[in-house]
Amino acid sequence: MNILSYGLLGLLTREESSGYDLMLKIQPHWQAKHSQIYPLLSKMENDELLASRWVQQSDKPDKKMYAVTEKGIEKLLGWMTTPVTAPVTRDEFNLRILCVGIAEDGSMRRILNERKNWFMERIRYFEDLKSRIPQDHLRVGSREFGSYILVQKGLMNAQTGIEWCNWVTQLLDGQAAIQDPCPSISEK
Amino acid sequence: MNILSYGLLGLLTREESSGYDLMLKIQPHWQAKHSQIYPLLSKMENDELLASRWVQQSDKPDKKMYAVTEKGIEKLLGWMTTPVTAPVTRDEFNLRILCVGIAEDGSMRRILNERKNWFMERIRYFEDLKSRIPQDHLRVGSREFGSYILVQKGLMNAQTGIEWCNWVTQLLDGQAAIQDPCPSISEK
DNA sequence: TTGACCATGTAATTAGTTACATGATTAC
DNA sequence: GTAATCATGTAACTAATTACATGGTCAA
Repeated sequence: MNILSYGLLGLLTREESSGYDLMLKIQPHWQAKHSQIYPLLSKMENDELLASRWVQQSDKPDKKMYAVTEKGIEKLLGWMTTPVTAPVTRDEFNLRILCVGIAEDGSMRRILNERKNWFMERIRYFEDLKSRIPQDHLRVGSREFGSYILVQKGLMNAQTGIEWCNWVTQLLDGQAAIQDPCPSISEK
Repeated sequence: MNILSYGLLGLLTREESSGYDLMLKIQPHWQAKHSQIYPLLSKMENDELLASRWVQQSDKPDKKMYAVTEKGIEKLLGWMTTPVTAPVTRDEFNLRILCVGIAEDGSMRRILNERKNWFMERIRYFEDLKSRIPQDHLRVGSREFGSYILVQKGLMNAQTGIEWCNWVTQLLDGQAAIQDPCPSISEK
């Protein structure tokens, strides 16, 4: 049982879903390909944490719907009381920045712009996710409350990323002093 | 050649370092254990991207110092012109939040507090890193400029994380309306 | 004396990605 | 017709973690 397994288990307590559904639902919060998810679901079914049934569809391919078992819920509740592990971020961008000094002069600006665009794309992505959450689920304690606050987290992080990009650009342009703290820091 | 390899290569263009040194230097920007770094360095030396020599120390164990070769620099420059891949973050916290509804009432506040403390610890960590960068290296184009802006990035992200935790806490306390945008978003 | 730091490595395992494989429907 | 979406799986590989293994110095 790795972390992803618990995430899938958690999503399945909300509603019965296919592996494909789960892949789409977990994407915003944990990147995983279908090739990792399908075997994991099989394994969990084998361990009797999940139960499955095939559902025929007329227009689309048949799908295998999974649901959590009593044993699965117990497992999930057990996980909920364990300490949360620290996040792991791996960003090639950081390593690029670290050795940008050895490349030609424009490369810093190039990757900075690339990253800023990526953050803007992220904002569009999260805004879209947010718009898909039904209004009546935006209450504390409602089923989608978790999704809502996580989307907001994603938006805030992307916003901060853009602010950082702007700050570095200003430094490169000589429009800001190097010791100047970043906007977000100075506000606190 | 994975991303980490290029990061190590990049650090080595700054100065000759041991595997142990590299492990410490890369930590803030890319988490990797010594057990991954040592074999990678061996492999890169085998590919003639690096050269090594043993240095005896009286008080501490002997160390193997690595330096980039001409071939290594070429490899690094080639990498610098390739498109930067998107960052990957895996955070158990997100999956917890997603299924916090099925646990007892206090669990949301518990993990929220846990995470806020982690962010505060992060700020101390990055402030410490920042204080170790010599003042005369805080210029655009200086050797440590990349480290400096990355540390600032880490500080900004942690700050945003704390703001998000506070926002969610207010929601739980009923002190903020659910549709209220987060502080950082509203400013833009 | 116990734990942290220095220093290097290998072995075993898990987690995650890429590629292989198939096939229907729908929208441009 | 060509790409995207739906839908499920396996095989091969790479990346990363955990565990095994050793051993000296220094500080609380």
